[in-house]
Amino acid sequence: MTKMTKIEGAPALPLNTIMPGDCIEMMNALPENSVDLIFADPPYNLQLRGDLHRPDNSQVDAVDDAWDQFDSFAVYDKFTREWLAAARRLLKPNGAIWVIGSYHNIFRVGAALQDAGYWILNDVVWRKSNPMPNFRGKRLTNAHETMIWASKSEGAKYTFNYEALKSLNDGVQMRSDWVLPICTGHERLKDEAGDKAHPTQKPQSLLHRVLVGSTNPGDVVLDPFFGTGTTGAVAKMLGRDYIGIERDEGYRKVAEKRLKGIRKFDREALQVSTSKRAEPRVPFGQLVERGMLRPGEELYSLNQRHKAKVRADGTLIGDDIKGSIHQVGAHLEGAPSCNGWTYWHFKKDGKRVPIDLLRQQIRAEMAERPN
Amino acid sequence: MTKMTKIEGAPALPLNTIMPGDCIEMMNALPENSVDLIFADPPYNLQLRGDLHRPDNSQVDAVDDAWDQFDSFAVYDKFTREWLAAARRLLKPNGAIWVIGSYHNIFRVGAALQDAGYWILNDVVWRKSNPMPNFRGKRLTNAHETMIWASKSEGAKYTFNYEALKSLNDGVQMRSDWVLPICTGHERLKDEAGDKAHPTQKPQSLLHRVLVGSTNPGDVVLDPFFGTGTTGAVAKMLGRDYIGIERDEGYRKVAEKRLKGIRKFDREALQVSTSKRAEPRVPFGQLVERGMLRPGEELYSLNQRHKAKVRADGTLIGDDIKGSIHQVGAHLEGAPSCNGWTYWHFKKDGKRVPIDLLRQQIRAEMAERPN
DNA sequence: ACAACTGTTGAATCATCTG
DNA sequence: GCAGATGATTCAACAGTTG
Repeated sequence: MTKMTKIEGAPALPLNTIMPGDCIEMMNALPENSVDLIFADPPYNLQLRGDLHRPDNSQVDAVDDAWDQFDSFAVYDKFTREWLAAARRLLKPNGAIWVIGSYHNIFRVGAALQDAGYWILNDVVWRKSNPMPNFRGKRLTNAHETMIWASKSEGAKYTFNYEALKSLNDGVQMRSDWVLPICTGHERLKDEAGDKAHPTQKPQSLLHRVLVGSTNPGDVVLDPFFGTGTTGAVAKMLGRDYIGIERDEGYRKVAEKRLKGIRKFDREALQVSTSKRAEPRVPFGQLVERGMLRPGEELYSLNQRHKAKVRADGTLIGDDIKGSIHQVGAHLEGAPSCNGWTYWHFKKDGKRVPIDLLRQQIRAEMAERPN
Repeated sequence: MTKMTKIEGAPALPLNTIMPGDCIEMMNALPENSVDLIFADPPYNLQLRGDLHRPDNSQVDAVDDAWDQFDSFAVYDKFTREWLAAARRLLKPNGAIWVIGSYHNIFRVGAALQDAGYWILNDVVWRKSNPMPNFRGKRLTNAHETMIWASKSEGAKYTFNYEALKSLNDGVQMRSDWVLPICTGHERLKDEAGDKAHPTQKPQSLLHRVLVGSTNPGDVVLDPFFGTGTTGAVAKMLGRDYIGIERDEGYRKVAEKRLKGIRKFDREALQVSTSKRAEPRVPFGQLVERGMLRPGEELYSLNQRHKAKVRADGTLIGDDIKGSIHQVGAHLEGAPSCNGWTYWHFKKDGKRVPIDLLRQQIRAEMAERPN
């Protein structure tokens, strides 16, 4: 599978191999204007402080590897600007780059991209269907990561397979937010001890969408932070050539073994997780946020024996009880449970109408403009 | 509704008004450490040179595109750093800021926030349920905007109403991606000609979630790019005080008219679910003093594997350990910590009941007869 | 075979009060 | 300011076992 391409007077490109070593040095050793796409998953510079425990007292396995440690923003910025410059030199004039990150680093990466002359095409949000919760209740669940897609320069003719992505998305235009699960289960590579081989392995579904959307078969895809080789694996499946750069020998070994087992157009492997569309859940709070019900407005029970007031956070308050629409309904009826959506009614033009009508309105809107 | 608060020796705060003029000058005229929350929707695009202060840069005569672009980023960065510095000066030590933007500006804003000493708490994706499609099929549908939520500095005790947001989301903790429709229909303000009064009016639902989640009633909320006043409108409804700054007279007029028509929700509706952390502390010893538990009585662990005896001083004694309910629980489980209130159970009518029930009884009494 | 249940885990900047 | 004590807090997916 390894092959070399010859560009006039330039050193050859080590296709479908993993280069050992520092990504900046390695990139600078490759010929300029030779790569179609770069996918980069650089260190996030997480800056974690102490240990974190789940409510059941188990400890969260932190990303505390040495490769993610930087002394300051200035050091991180310098590193970022250097690898981005080396990457840009490598790109063909119509080439493009994807970089993934979190709020810890993505703003610095994005600004550095712009400063380096890249032209941002989209930022894409990977919305994780199964993120790790916020165990201490101190912030919002960090449920997404951000990818930046940029061409080498303004006005470049980048590759964009509009129809292919539209097909992947059930016939409607692909949006800038992608809902995909994190990498778990059998896809997650393990070491000999049975522990995860890499702390931040990305799901193949993510790379599948990136490569289908922004490369063509035969294109050269480079990943300067190759890790355990998800980019290479998906590139190989899709009939693209890859070049990996990875300085950690352990990761390289896992990746090499993985890539040997990958076959082009393996139909089973190409199955991307398409989430089945269940009836979307609509939190009651959304009716309040959207102004369909006002805080302070009164709701009436099905049997008209009880009433309760809506609060700003989407809970109800009755005579001696406060809680969700379901909890308050159940309490007032002395029942073990209650479907608040059909139990509670609001006044509309003098008539009592179940609040479920409002939920149906929201769902109808969602169905009109799916995704 | 307009009121002024007096802070010792400092100029007063013009609450619930819209200040005309440049936001940096106006912010610098207000007293430092006086504002609880800032919500900012700064100009997104970089073609605002007329509006922005050009830096004194003599060498920038070249009509080179890359240079020109860099110059334009530099101008935007300078503007960003200036207003962020003015905003940070205004914030109380435990205050926080929200900034919204798109890929055109948000990376520069985010990096500037970090450089200025703000501490990012979350980036939040506003996922638009009804975005404008990409008509030319050249990129992904730009279907989201990004908000950054940051405290004034690392370690600050920012406001976060975890339980209220959880309620808004039907009892599941709120994530960093919010699905909300864009501002259309009756909510969208029109001018005399019937055209939209402001090009980027934000939906009230977005501000509702921001303000419920990160402010308390009576807090001061400042919006330095007030526009047609969505921040003020939602703040007023929710019983928060607002200060708007807007340089455009047309927008100010629309906002002033809008704000007159807004009414505050009643007090009951404004109460939101609170966490246990907000409840008064009850020492375990009080249960013994009050006779709810007798010295010598046996308590049983959650998993029924352990038991311990209550002592007269409100400590427990187990087989080989004595100490507080938490210490003994943690020791017996080999855990780093333990919440004794939910861990330990006592026998009541033959059933095992958590001792937290007794604490709840005491708290209920305290709420009835507060002193 | 299948349902029910248990246990584990994931790029995380995850306390606060008292003495 | 610091040390020590108190005590608040989780969602979805998957694997493996039990019934």
